[in-house]
Order: sequence, then structure tokens, then C-alpha cells
Amino acid sequence: MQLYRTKDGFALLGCCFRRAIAPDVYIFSALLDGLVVEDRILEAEMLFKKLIKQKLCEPDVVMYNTMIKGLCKFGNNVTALALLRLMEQKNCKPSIVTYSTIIDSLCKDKMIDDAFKLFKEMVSDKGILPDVITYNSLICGLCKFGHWDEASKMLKEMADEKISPNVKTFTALVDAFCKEGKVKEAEAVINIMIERGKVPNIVTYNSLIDGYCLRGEMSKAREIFDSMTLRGLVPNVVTYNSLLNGYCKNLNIEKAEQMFHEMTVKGLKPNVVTYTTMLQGLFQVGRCVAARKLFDEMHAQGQIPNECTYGIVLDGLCNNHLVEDALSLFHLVGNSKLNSNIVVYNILIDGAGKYGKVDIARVLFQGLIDKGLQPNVRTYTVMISCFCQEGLLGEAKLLFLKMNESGCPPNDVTYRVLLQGYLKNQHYDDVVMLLQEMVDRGYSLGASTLSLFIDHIAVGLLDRSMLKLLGKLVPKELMDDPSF
DNA sequence: GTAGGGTTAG
Repeated sequence: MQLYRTKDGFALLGCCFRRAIAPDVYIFSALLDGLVVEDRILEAEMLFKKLIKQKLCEPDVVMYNTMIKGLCKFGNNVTALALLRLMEQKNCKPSIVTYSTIIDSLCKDKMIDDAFKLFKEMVSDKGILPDVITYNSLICGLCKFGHWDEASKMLKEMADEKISPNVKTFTALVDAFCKEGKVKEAEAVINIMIERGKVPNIVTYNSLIDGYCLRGEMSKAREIFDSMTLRGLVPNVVTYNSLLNGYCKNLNIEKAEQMFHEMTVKGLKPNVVTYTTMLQGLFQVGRCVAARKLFDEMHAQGQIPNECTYGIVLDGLCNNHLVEDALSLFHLVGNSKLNSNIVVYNILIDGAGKYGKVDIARVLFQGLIDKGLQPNVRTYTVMISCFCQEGLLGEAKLLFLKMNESGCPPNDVTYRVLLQGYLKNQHYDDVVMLLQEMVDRGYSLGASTLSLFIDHIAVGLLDRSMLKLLGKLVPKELMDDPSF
């Protein structure tokens, strides 16, 4: 059933009914799992409800777990948790799998506190002992938050419980360190795991390679890539995708194209991520025609662009003075799910604003509201930036004030954008008040906004008395900079 | 015979 053959599963089910063989809970569980694997969550829920309502079978713990897995996969932790309570009500004891599934999902959705609440319930109230999988989810969640102290506390707790970390535990640590740019620490983890007799695998090395790529240390990334091959580990699509991304971000598109070719020669099939990475690289160096060609090739190879691809293409077009093309693509896509993402609107509004098309930005902003989409801080900020650029400070201020009412308070970037707009238009009425608000919120001015203020003071447009307030808003990086 | 954890693109 895991082989994406739910159709055959249902055919088999029909067969059962015709021959008057009662399908049992095993068959229904497998069917349910098939639907979940194929992302057919609504059908899975319908099947599950139908089974209970029509008393076709009494769900057992495995079937509940399968349904819970499906709900978690679609971010519906609330219903997953409700199902866990239903199990208790129906005297079907939740197992360690039930708890671990939901704990993992909560961690992935950054709801660490809820995850730990459930963890505590599992251990203290239900007396279920956590295993290495439960710990891995929690440690992973803590690391992604940068809560290293608590993560190491969990590692110690594992040791006390005589549960050894496995390859996945160590890999999660390697990955978390790499994502924070701490590649040396990541390498130390790999050394520890080897000392403890655990063999790093392709996933472990992929994380490390990605870490070096993100730092732009491509020769080091390449070195690990080569050493990995020497150890008999075969680089996969993920390995290549990280390297491609690294080369593209370093604007070494030729090297990326060479690696792209190399991977196909080795029989690896470029996937959506590969194409999306290359598209971004090509746009970044302004090779829009080549990007278009690759986009067509992607289609021909049966790789369907997803939300991420779409966003990168729109952004690439906007940044290459092709806002019109971005807008036609947007209209071509129409009412599809691709256009139901706030990020898409943020990109287009930003693009329109940068090229002085404030009317289009306004229409886009109204359009997303009409669609029922929720503007986020970025949406408001790019819109405010549009208004400022056109000198429409009144509208900028109105929208800025609306942010608080809408439960989406401005962040440091919003303040900087508005202040830059005020200064560039020599409009100083609210400046002191805004600066004071920034101080109260613990924000700082970016280097460029700060130097804009200095310039205005130097030519006498702003009073020197403002320096005291500005002093509280100097970014930390500049404080440490001796040249400042 | 069915259920849970680690890697890539904004």
C-alpha cells in the first residue's frame, strides 16, 4: 500500500465485498495509510469516519495512529490531539507511537511547549517510557530553536535512561549546528559519533556539506564531497542540490551548471529543488533567457513547479526589471493554489513598488484582502515602502497605524522603512516619536538608516539634540566596530 | 500483514 497503489487497494476491497469476505481492521488500516501516503487526507478522514459510523470495524491503536499521522502531516495537530482523547474515551490505549507522532508534529510546528506538555503526560500520567525516537523529535525541536542547553539536558536524560543516541540523533545535531553556521561544532559531533561506533551516512554528510555551502566555503564543501565518495558513500540529489545552491549563491553559475551536468551524467534525476535552485542562480546573474529555457526543460522533464519555484521565478522576474512578465504570469496562474500564498503577494507588491507602479501595488494589496488572505509584517512593510517611495507619506502613516489595529504590529524593518521615507521626503513631524517607540521596543536602526540620520543632522536639516536618542539605537554590530 | 524520528530551493 506504501507503493502508491490505493486504487488497487480499493479494487481489492470491492473484491472482498463481492465474495462476502469481511475486510478486517488490518485491511482498512492499510487502505487508510495508502490514502495518507498519497496526501489524500480528506478521503482518509471520510473513510475513517465512515468506518466508525457504519461500524464496519472497530479501529485499533494502529488505525488511530495512522489517522493521527495523516492529520499531523497536514498540520492539524488539534484534531490529532482530539483523536488521542477519543482513543482514551473508547478504551483504546494510546501507545508510544501515538504520543511520538503528535510530539514530533508539535516540534515541527514550533510548538515546543505543547510538545513537552504531551511528553510529560505520556511519561508521568501514562507511565509510557520514551524511546530514542521520542527523544530525537524533542532534541530536534529544541535545536531548531537554538535551545542548545535544553537539548543537551535531554541528551543527558537519554544517557541516564540508558538510551543511546543513534545516527539520526547525531545527524539532527549536525544539521542544527550547520544551520547556525557552526560547522566546527558539527564536525565535532561527527567525530563523537564515530568514537561511539556510529557510522555517519549520506544524510549526515549532506547536512555538513550544506553547512559549508551556506557559509560560502565551497572548497571545503567540495573536499567533504570528495572524501565522502572515497568512503563509498554515493552522493544523491540532495548532495548535489546543496552544492548547486552554494555555487549559485556565490554567483559561480558556471560551476553550478557544470555540477548540474555532472549529476545527470551520473544518472541522478534533477528534481524540483534542483531546477528551482538553478533558476534562482540564473536570475541572480541576470540570465533571464537561460532561466526561461530551463523552466521549459523542467516542464519537459515532468518536474512540476511548486509554490517555491513560483515564488523564485516571480522574484527573479521582478528583480530583472520584468515586473510586467511577473504580473502576466501571476494572472495566467489565476485562482490556483499557487496564488493563495501571501509570499507571492509580498514579492509582487515589492516588485511593483520598486518600479514606481504604486497603483498596481494597491490593487494587489486590495486583491489579497478580498481573497481572505492575511497580510503579514512583510506585506505591510513593502506596501509602506511603496508609498514612501512615491512620497505618499500620509498613506504610509495610515497603513503603519493600521498594523497595530490588525494585530500585526510593525517590526524593526517597518520602522526603518517608514523613517527612511520620512527623511528622504524631509518630513520630520513624527520622527522623534517613532525613534522613541523603537527604543522602547528594543529595536535598533540599521547602518544605512543611521547614516541617513547623520547626514540630515550634518547639513542642519535635523537638530543635533536628536543624537542622544540615536545613540540608543545604534546597532550592536556598529558598537563593536572600532572604525565607528 | 497495518503505526512514530534525521538532509536540499523563498
